[in-house]
Amino acid sequence: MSSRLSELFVRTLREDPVDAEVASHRLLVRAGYIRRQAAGVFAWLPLGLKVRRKIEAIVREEMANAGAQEVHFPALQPREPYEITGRWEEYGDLLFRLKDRKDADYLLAPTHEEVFTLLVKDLYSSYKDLPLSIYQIQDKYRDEARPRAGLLRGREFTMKDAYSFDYTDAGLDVSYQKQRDAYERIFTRLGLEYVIVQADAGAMGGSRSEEFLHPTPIGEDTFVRSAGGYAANVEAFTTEAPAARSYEKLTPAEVLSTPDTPTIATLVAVANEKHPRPDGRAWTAADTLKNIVLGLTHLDGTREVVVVGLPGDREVDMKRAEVAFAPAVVETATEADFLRLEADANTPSLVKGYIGPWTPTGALLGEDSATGIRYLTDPRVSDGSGWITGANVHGHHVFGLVAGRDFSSDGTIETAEVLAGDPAPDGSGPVELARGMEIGHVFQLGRKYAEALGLKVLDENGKLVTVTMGSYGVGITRILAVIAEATNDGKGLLWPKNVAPFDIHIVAAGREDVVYEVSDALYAQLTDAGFDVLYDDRPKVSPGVKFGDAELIGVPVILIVGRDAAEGTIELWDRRTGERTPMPVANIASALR
RNA sequence: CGGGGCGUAGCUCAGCUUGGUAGAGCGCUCGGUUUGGGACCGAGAGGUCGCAGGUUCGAAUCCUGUCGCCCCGACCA
Repeated sequence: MSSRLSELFVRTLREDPVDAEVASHRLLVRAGYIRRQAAGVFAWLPLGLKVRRKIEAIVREEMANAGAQEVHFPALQPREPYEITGRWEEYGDLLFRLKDRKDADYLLAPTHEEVFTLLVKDLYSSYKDLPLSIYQIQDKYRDEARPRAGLLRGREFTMKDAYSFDYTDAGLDVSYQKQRDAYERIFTRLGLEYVIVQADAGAMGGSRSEEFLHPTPIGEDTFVRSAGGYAANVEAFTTEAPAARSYEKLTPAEVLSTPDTPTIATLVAVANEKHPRPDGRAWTAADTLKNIVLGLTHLDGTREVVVVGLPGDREVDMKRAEVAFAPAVVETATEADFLRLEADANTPSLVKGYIGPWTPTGALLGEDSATGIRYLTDPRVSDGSGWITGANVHGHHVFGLVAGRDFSSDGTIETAEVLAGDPAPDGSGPVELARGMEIGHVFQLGRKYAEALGLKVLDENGKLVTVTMGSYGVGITRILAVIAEATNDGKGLLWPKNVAPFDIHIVAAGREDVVYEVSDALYAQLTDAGFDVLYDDRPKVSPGVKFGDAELIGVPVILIVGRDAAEGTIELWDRRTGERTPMPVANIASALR
């Protein structure tokens, strides 16, 4: 719908809104696309809505291509379905809960797996009805602890969520692949750079999960990628264990005095000074085995203290630890944990700063050791590897302690941080670390929800089988912000053609009647030709203001009708390149096609 | 949820230290002059100074509480 700027419901701001930090937020507010209602909640003005609709249209087309049918669920949902799957509790403070007049519990849905599953259960009961893929474009509500960056993390956001239903694992693979392909087409059409990373699926009980990340410095996720094509979330990154080595030529372990070395840095310095390596190479942090005490809270509420051993040049990455120990909640051991250990007469107290798995009289860490404390090690602590580690005596470390010979662990675990240069597990070379914003997520849910909610169908043999599901999300409003983030320049927004709020922005620059006569005619002509035109017809606004607004609003094609209008010449202004080309007004419509 | 910062006109901000009739620029309205990079002159409209208590003759200003917002971190799409 072509519009005259003098009538369009919009007001551009000359200055940046003070509460907007990132470019997309700043510019969308300044250019009059959105207005803030509350933290993480936005109203949409005509310009913003038009862009949104265009993104939605592309998503709808590709959903149709993937064979998914559109449905629509209310955002307002009763408690029961979410109670059955445990998410009424699980979601905690993230859930917007409310009560009706009869005091019954409701929520504003943060996601719709439950009700989609129930609807299919309601209608279908035969394998012949499957596979089925259905989706909606609906607002989601999550009471985020910290909404931020405008549309990028709101408490109300619009999401396309699709769900697939199959009765075989192979069928799920096919449905999953169709959605995955659709996502690739969507992001390609939107001109959004993306990488597909393996995501951790374990905690949710699913089997396969990939995230579409748009690389950007303001991204919230850290991911790793190799030149050879490997990409993964840091949580999903796995470390290859070095091959086991023979102990035969290794010297026996030796306890040495290392006064005042409670940290890895001090230890390395003292080791090099007092106990240099016989081969002349200097000790490094990677030669040390750091033992970190963690406190786990298990699902049943019990508290467990565990120790993880990892090379001293790496920190524990708590996100990775969280995944590795899921579903237990992980934190570094608290003062209370240490006090409890000290109070227990059966556990020799651990010497903070000098903790290690070994003592001359036997193992100190491990389920079968004197303490019984579970001891898990990094994959790099492979059989035959030698370490400097705590001797459980203040001011002393043991040198040349060999895994497999002198100590063993209760298993390996991935808690160490991933560093740039680490080898990709698929052998495709060293990885680099990058920041990304999640713009899509495809997920094989498996039978978790179908089981919980009793979605079964009869198979070919007349046997009841539980349906297997996938869920596939794309954040519509987030994508809009990510596009704005990726395409703006210092002067304003700069939309790709297929999502720009208008096809053409006409600027009437000048006060002579002829300027407006030519502009009016052009506006009518282009609209008739099927273009969606924004016409800056404001009579008393100076050209400078109009140019500035045109740049701010970001329609890619701008036509300036000005000083040469009387001669039938206008200018074609390419918003992206800034280039202005004089053109005869007569055949402009065909030139733009 | 931890740390930091901020709430005064539609927007960006000053005033608060040292209590005394609420200000500027932009935007908006009217009149006039301007019109190729955010023009000018004149006249206007617009604010319970986030909210609630308190201190005081008197509070935007001091005190207490509370709500909201932004940023960093933790967490999450």
